Formats: sequence, C-alpha cells, structure tokens
Amino acid sequence: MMVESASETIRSAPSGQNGVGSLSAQADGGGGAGTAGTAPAAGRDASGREAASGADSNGEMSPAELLHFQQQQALQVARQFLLQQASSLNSPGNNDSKQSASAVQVPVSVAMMSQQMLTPQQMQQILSPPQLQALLQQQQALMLQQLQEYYKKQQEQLHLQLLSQQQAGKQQPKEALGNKQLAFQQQLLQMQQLQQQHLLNLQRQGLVSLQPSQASGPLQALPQAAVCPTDLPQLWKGEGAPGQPAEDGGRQEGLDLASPAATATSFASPPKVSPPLSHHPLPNGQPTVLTSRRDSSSHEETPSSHPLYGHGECKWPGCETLCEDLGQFIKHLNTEHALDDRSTAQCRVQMQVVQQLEIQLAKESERLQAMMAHLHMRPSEPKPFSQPLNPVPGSSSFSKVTVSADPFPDGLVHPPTSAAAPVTPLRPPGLGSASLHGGGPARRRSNDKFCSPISSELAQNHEFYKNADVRPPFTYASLIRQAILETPDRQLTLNEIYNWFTRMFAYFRRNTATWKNAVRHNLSLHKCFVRVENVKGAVWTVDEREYQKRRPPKMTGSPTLVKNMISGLSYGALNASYQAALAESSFPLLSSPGMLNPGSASSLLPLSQDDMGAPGEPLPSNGSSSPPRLSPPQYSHQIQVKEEPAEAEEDRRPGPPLGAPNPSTVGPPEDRDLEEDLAGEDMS
DNA sequence: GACATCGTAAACACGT
DNA sequence: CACGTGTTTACGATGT
Repeated sequence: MMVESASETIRSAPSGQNGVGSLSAQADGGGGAGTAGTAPAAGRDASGREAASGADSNGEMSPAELLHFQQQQALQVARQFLLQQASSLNSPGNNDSKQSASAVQVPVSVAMMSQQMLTPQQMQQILSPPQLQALLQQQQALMLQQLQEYYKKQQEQLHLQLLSQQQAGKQQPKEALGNKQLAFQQQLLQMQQLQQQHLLNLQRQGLVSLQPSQASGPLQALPQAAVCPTDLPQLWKGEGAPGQPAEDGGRQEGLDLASPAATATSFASPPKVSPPLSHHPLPNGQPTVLTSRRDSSSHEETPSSHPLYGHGECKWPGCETLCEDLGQFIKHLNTEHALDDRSTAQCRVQMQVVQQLEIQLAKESERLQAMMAHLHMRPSEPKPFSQPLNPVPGSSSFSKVTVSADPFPDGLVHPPTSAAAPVTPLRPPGLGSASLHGGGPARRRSNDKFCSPISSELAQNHEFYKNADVRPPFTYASLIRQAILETPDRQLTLNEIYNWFTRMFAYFRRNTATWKNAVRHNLSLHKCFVRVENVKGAVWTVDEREYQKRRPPKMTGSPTLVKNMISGLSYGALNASYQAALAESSFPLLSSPGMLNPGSASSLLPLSQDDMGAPGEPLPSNGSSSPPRLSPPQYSHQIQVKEEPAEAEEDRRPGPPLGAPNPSTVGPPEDRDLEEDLAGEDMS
C-alpha cells in the first residue's frame, strides 16, 4: 500500500510536474512559439518582398514609402536574425547544419518578443552588444542593398521607358512627351538624391567606409567566406559594367553631389538606430568591422586620414591607385570614385561582401558558442537524456572511478536543447560561466554557503532550473531546507521533498536513484533536519538554528566567496528582492561577514532573529500568514520534537516545545557541542 | 598536509 | 519479497 502510494507519488512527480508540466510546457510552447514565430516572420518577410517586387514592377512606390518599407523589412530581417541567434545559441553542438533557424528551441521570452514588434531597446536587451552591432550592420547593409537594387531597377526601367518613348514620341505630341520625360527625370533625380543621402548616411555611420580594406585583408583570413577572395576583383570589374549603360543626361544630373537634398529628413530614421551602439564599450560590436578594417597601421593615428586611403594608395575596392598624399587622394576619390553607377555598383558588391562576412562571423560566433558551451558545460554528448542513466549498483569502486573521470557522470548529459541554453540566452543564475559547472558534483556548495540567497536566487531563476538541465548550484541541504521552508507548514514528507526537487529542477528529473539517496542521506546526516512523527507518517522540518550553525565556519575567511556570491547574484538574480533581503535579513553572514564564529552566532540568535535570518528569504519570513498556531517564529523548533536524543534540547532552549514528546528538555546552552559529541558517540 | 564540507555509493534495518 | 524510508559508513573531491 505504502509502496504503491509512494511510487505513485513519485511517478506522479513527473506528472506532478504538471504544475511544472505547465511550466515546462510553457517552455516547450515557447520553443514552439519560437519556431512558429519564425514562420510568421518569414512570411512577413516574404510578403514584404512581394510587395517590394510589386513596387518594382509598378514603379509607383514613392521613395519615402520605399524607405519606410525597407526599414520595416530590415526590421523583419533583424527579427529573424534574432531568432536565429537565439535558436542557434540554444542548440549546442548539434546543429552544425547551420540551419539552426529551423526548429530549435527558443527561449520563451525571446520567442514571444520576437513575435511582436521588437523595439530597438528590446532588442538591445536581448542581444549582447556585439550581436546588436552585427545585427544593425546587417540591417543597414540590407537596407542599402535593397535600396540600391530598387534604384537600379528603377533606373533601368526609366531608361527603357525613356528610350521607347523617344522612339514613340516621334509620333506623339511634343508636349506630352516633354512632360513625361520631365516626370521621369524628376523621379530619377529624386531617387538618386535619396540614394546619395542614404550612402552618406551609411558612410557617416562608418558602414560604407569600412569597405575598402575588407576586400583585400580580412576576407582572406576567413576560410569559408562565401565570397572567394579571388572572386572579388572580378566582382568589382564585373559589377562596374552594369552601371555603364545609363549614360544620359538624367544621370548626369543625378550625379550632382551638390544637391543638399531636402529629403535628408526622411533619413532620420536609420541613424536613430545607431545611438544604442554608442554606449556599448564592448570591443566586439562595431569593431568586428572597424578593427578588422584597420590593421592599426598608419591611418589610425592620424585623424586627418581617410578610411579609403592607406599606405599611400587608394583603398577603393579594385583601385589601388597610388596617391602621394591625402589631398591627392581626395582629388582622386572625387574624380574616379564619384557617385555614379559604377561606384554604386561597387558599393553594392562591397555590401554583399560585408554581408557575407557578417554571415561568416555569425557562423563563426555560433561555432564559438558551441565550443564554449561544450567546454564549459562539460561534454554535451548527444545522449538521449530521457533515459535516466542508472548507476549500476554493484560496481561501486568502478563507478567511482568513472565519477572522477567524468565530472558529471549522472544525468548531466544534455539534451541538445538545454545544454547551450544556459550559456547565453537564459542567464544561468548565479554562476558565472566559469563557475557554472566548475567541476564535479561537489562544487555547488561554494554557492550554497551563502546559502540563504538561495531563495531569492531560486525565485529569480527557478524558471531556468525548471527547464534547463543544469545542476543547481546549491547543496542538497540548502535545497531541502528551501523545499521545506517554502511550504506553509514548513514540513514535508520525504516524498514531498522528492517532488519538490523534481518540480523545481529539471536536473533532478532523472537519475533519481542518486540524488534521492543523497537527499535521504542529508536528511539523516544533518542535525538541522528534524524528523517529526506525524499522524499520517513522518515529516521533515528544518531547525534553522542548526542550519545556521553549520555554515559559519566556511564562510568566515573568504571574502572571495562573498564576492562571488554577490557577483553571481548580480548576474541575473540581484534584484530588489535580494537587496531587500540582504538589507533586512538578520543574516549575520551576509550583512556582516565578520561576525560568524559559530559560537557567538548561535548564541546570538534568539529564535526570532534566527527565524528571520533563516528565511533570509522573503516568503516565509513574513510569518504573517503561515503561523496557524504558536508563536510564528518557532516552528522549526517546536516541531522538531523528533526523537529522544539530546539533540532536541538545545534548539528549543529559547522556547520550549509543545507539550509533545519532549524528552530531555534540559540542554545546556552549549549543547551544540554535546550534540555533536553525542552524535559521534552514537556512531561508535 | 590537515581539516571540514559535500556528494555519492552502499549496506543495513525497519515498516508496509 | 519488493519497495520506501532512515540511518550509517566509507570514500573521493574540493576548498580553506
């Protein structure tokens, strides 16, 4: 019977994770939403392109509209890019196939957000500065490219129409023809002004300017660049040609650089995207281009230099004309590389090059992420994590060997999804990347010491732990305590504790044998866990004083620990709640690391305080609700009535337990020692 | 290197 | 007998 019920509950644990289930389902749903989100985005994009082509064919879209559209489209692309980034980051090594955009799981938040309109600020929050940079540049590049394509088509079309009309115009009334030609020419002019403005804008943002050396330098360094370096010259030469046909007056006018273009205002939007970049000191973003562009050679230092001029020669792609000085170069630039079709075409090619490089960069970044994930997170073997690997009982020594060999012998294998997830998208809670899986199983304790933040940390990241197959950085003891304290009654049966573990941590959903054993072991071993016989069985409670007692020793000397803790928390978890907790909590450790010698600590802690400190966490401390009976603070103690041994006595010294089974009440204040002694004696 | 803490494995007892 | 629950011991890893 018991057995059945027990196993039932355990089995229901997974299903009992229904509660969790809903959450993990959320996550899954998130993934689904992510993929689903991709589709719509693509759809929009596609439709956008259709619209574009429609505009092309009709030639009826005004430049302003076009711009707006282009920006929208760029945003879509950005969104897609975001999704890809997220998904690729999410999926560790598995997806070499770059098609990560497909069905990988996307963090819920990202997926959800990306489904709606993302403001630059939002994107900024989601993406790291480098990513933002790349994204923005890609966006700009795309806009420019599309603009230019559009311009080109328009021009060609206009020329065609012009030609045909000139021929046909012989028979037509001169006025009509003149009007139409005028209209065409005006349109053309307008377009070219737009184009010019756009180019200037981009140049101002440093996007265009970086082109020159890109073609020759960095590109070759990239092995798999889609554009083969050797192709570039041909590209340049070849691209120059198409521009040539347009040689008539219309273009001449368009080339006029002098036109200050009142249209400038319409371009206000693109630049506004850039501001966010400025305050990112990160070396990665802009630099990906800028730094690579300049080999820190001559022109870096001289502010008077020109990005297209270096080493005494023109860096315009495919040019390499030697120029004595900057002035000569400027002259050369204005004459040879004026804003004409050829230059535009070359610019376009450069855009493509940049795009390719960016894609390449993205791929390489992805690879890097995967590598880091692999190295940091321990081997992410493609094992199906569904199967709990059961430690074969019987080969104890053997298993131990394996343990030492493999940092995480147990279930740590990650499903392709979760492994990388922690790396970036979802903040692996209190752990810096380094400390993440520091090493074997035991390492978590480092975090544990600061222990109580566990609650806030958990509160902050419980979503993460729920879904990510990451071992929580807390000791079993602290976890158990947390589980117990989270309940209104502050008591749990063993089974409920199990359930809590599985509910709260994906990691504990498998490999049950080991951690359950560990839980039992901890419950029995630590004095801070008190077993209370209940009508319906036995429940476990926490003796906060005991719990507090055992910590001090460790923490004492290591400010680094505190620092780590804080930094770790600050990562994602440091928030108001934590700070508040820190502030109000009587937690001696946190508030003043100095006063921790066990003796004083324990003595200093009257129950009330103790209680406060214990729940260094928000929830229970507010005792307002929970305490049905007795003085709020006391639970743990009173309940702890537990068994006969001397243990009981000391804790309740502050407040006598209930009338219940309290045997040897009288415990000298320092029983603590006695207890331990007793424990030792008992053992022997 | 000693010590403390922690995690893991395992043996054992007991109750259902 | 099987299983869950508890207790205890042992060992290895890690940090101080």
